[in-house]
Amino acid sequence: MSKTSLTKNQQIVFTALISAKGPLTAYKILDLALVKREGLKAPLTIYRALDGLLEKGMAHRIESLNAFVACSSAPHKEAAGFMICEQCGMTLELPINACEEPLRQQASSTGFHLHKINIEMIGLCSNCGENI
Amino acid sequence: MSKTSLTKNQQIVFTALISAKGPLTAYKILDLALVKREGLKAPLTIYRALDGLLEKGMAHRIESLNAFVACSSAPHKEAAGFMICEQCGMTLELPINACEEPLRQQASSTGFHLHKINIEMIGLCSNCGENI
DNA sequence: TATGTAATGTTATATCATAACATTTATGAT
DNA sequence: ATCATAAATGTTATGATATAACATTACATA
Ligand SMILES: [Zn+2]
Ligand SMILES: [Zn+2]
Ligand SMILES: [Zn+2]
Ligand SMILES: [Zn+2]
Repeated sequence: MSKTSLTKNQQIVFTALISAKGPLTAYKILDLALVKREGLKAPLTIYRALDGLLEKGMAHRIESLNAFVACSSAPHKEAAGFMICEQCGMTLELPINACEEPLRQQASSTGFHLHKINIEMIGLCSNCGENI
Repeated sequence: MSKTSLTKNQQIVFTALISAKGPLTAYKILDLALVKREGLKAPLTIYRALDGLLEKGMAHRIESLNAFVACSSAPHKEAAGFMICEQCGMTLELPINACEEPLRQQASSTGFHLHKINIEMIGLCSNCGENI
């Protein structure tokens, strides 16, 4: 099976993610009518589909929210960063080129063998920030 | 109460953190003899102490591990990054000066009102990396 | 068809975090 | 010292996130 061919459950969960306004937890996904309708009813089913999507680079996990988003430019191998609005949940995936190289430098200079970089920027989006 | 004066429970939990080899979850802290001995026995007690330590800048939460570490240079207001060994748990806090400014730029250029930056680098420390 | 592998289903349980409310302790004004 | 107040802590219950263990089904291919 190719890197971007999704299994049935992966397709269902991926559709849920791209339809969402922001990151979804596994249990939120499980609660969606769209997902229930397809017969998915156990958390593990969702987590397995999510794991597959993460492996294929089709989704990302937002660690600070214990939630998941569809990748906005899948599949990519460069590290991505996320701006997350703590009020409305709006989440934007961004390339972090300017940031990635210094971090890789810091890692390699200490002999650290880097696998993955998580960058999460928490704050208020331009809409929500206007009301403060 | 000054920013760096710790309450009784905060002192106990902070001592646990600085004695640890790597990040500890709240429940790991609760299990430590050092902590049990002091009579702390509910998760909430630990979480409250941790919240106090986070506010005072004496500890950090590692989002990808749901765990906590003592700050290595508290208190500081600049963002910090973490290198986390996925094998032995060794965690190193680093300044991320080279990285912070471009991220702030990206945020402000889109009108995002930035509160907090999480940077976590996952991989193998130099010790663990030798055995691969 | 026979056989092995990947995907999915099912049930139970482990792990992480907070709500609600009671009690105790520290602080500061009188 | 006494009292009023706020901060910290204790206690019990529950909510939210994640995985273990094992059974079954779908699918590829020899
Ligand atoms: Zn992506
Ligand atoms: Zn917003
Ligand atoms: Zn720090
Ligand atoms: Zn290591």
